[in-house]
Amino acid sequence: MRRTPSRRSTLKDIAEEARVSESAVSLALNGRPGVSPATRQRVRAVADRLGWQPSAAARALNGDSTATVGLVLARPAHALGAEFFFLQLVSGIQEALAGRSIGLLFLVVPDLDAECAAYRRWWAERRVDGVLVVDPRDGDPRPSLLDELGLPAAFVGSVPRGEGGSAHPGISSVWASDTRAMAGIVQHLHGLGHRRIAHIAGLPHLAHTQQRMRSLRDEAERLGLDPADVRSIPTDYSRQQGVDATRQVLDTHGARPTAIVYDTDVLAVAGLGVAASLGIEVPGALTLVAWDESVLTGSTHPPLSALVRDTPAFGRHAAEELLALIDGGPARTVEDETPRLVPRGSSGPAPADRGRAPTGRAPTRRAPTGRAPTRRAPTGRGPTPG
Amino acid sequence: MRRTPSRRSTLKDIAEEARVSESAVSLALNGRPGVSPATRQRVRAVADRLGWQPSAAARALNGDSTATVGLVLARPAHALGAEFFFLQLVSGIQEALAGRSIGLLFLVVPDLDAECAAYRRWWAERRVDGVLVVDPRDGDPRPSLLDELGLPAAFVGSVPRGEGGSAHPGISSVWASDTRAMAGIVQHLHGLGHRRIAHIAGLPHLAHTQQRMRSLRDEAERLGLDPADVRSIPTDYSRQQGVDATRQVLDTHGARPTAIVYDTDVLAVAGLGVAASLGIEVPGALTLVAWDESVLTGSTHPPLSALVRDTPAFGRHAAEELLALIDGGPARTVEDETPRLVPRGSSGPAPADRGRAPTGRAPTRRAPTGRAPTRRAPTGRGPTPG
DNA sequence: CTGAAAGCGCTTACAG
DNA sequence: CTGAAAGCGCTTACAG
Repeated sequence: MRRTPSRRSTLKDIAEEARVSESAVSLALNGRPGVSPATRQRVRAVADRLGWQPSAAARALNGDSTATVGLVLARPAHALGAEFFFLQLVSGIQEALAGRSIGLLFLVVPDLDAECAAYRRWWAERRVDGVLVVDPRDGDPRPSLLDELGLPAAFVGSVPRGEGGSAHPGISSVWASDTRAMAGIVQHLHGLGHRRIAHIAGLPHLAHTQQRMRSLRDEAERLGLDPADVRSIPTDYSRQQGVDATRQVLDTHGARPTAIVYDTDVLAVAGLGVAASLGIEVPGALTLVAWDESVLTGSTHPPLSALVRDTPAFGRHAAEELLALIDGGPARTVEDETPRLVPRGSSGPAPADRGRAPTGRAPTRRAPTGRAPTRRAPTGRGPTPG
Repeated sequence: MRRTPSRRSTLKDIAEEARVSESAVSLALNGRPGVSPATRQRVRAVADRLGWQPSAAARALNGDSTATVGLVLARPAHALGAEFFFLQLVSGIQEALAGRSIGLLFLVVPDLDAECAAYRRWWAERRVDGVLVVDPRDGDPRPSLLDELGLPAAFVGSVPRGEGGSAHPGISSVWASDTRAMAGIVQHLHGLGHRRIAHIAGLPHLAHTQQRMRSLRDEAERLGLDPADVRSIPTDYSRQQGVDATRQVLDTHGARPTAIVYDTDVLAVAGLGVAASLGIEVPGALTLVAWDESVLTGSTHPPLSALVRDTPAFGRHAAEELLALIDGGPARTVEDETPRLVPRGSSGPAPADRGRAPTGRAPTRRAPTGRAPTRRAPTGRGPTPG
């Protein structure tokens, strides 16, 4: 059943046509010394005419590069929060790879174990020259594994330290400061008069989730906010948990937060839906901020104030670091731009504080708000469906 | 600078350990006849102990499979409309590939020419066993190219016919009926009393865009609608063009449509924003339908009525057809489920028709509506920013 | 049932 | 500057 494909030409074909040895052809085509300019030119011409391209397999078998880098996305079916971010990242990675005709071997697996197994397999099969690693996490087993395999790797995000804070010599990373980004948000909100801030966070074991939670606490403390008025609630990035967590912080018996920071666009949009269904005006009664701007954050009413960064560039930089490492360069840790908060429509001054006394702890009675919390949105529809 | 990686074991290592020849090891490990059960078992045990995996390069060099399939996404920077669809598709493709340890070589390029160049290069470099092709288009050069190269291919969507309607013997396809899906929408809207329907479509050269436009016309004619009351407006899938096209159809001097069908979630959300900014109630005064349900269509207020299908399954089926073709099976054309309309909140009965006489053409004066078209949304904010 | 040999398409020392 | 040879890790006829 198999069709006979057009015949591919090989070094041998070129050697015969150009009437030189195969090795001369190899040297000529690879721009290495050992052939006369005249021969080189003649060989090049023949190769072009035959449409020759080096066999990736043959090259790889010689221990040369496979001209392929790998990227594994461990993505449980329910955690779809990072799609926009991810496709933009890949798009940037491709920009860096395209110039050197390097392919991206892409794999989606359900969990971290499968991801590690994939690295082992790719290494044993000699399928990739190196890998790009996303979602650094607490106690991350991947840096040690990749070092052990000798597989060059570039982390998108800081490389988690091993035991004893040991660095990993064969691993580069490109990172952006979640700490400073969160501190910037807190300062901005504080400047607008907000004193009670909630943070609907992502998966708790991811390094950047922890950095954001810690930064929120630290910055709030530095600004003199009451620790009880600042809280992070982790989620699995699903819309449903975004809804639940938002409801939880808004439905509190103590003083309600006047601002909520969301770790993704999906969570923030879910939160906006909850606010609408509770009749809480945004930004009049509640300020919302989303971590990554996207088509989602720009499509709501009001559009969501969001952290902006050049995600394709982030991916491009990571890929460039990986290629440099594969080429034999030293492992590097490079800081990328810190995401900056761009106010759109969902953030504003804190509402007059009727929920608590000017000093001391908040009263435990329910905080009255401008609109009754149980009032439904104008359409009479319920909250965002999960 | 290069680190010394852990040593990979080879057939030779196994042969020495098991004290048999390399060829015996090869036969044993590949489950082929020619070795005794005892030898086979011993060889297997040694291979497992050494953590042996076949070298992808060596296998490929033998003319065997590369255990890789390719997927190229020609994606101009401004056409980001299909992201959710695409990641779901890839996720489904991976499900089919994972079971057989086949990798997905993934490439993002700016345009069709670059895509074709990529196929040629992959073929010449013997990098993939076959390719998955998305976005069939009018006058598509890819079927002929892939046939010429003898590169097995599976289209996601119908394969466009060549000149003279010739089929392509080496190409499979998995398709869903855009024609019937659109007809279903039109019937649904007609049943709700809608008589003026607009269609904000995607890129006009894509085959499915044309099928949807044609189906809209045909079904409207079949139902006796006035052709002048039914129109499709192509876009580049960008939010901005979604806004512009929506404004254009709503701001008409003739009778305004009472229902708009959008080819993607992004376009539909943009359209909902325009309606809000014009003070047009959805679904009271205007019904909106989006082609593919997503986290976007579920996050708006009201949530958007949308076409639902199992996109991961669609991708999985396409990948399965490709693998069957690579294995030497016949090319097949398989129809997948037709997307079905699931009403959420953005669709409802057509408003009482005050815009035109019961018979004959619509008057050319501006159609009065329940709310003045220039009235702003309650927040006083403008339309969705572009 | 098993081993020795040739070959896939390339690269790389090593002689001339 | 150029050719003949060996080898990368595997598979596949072909003899024994």
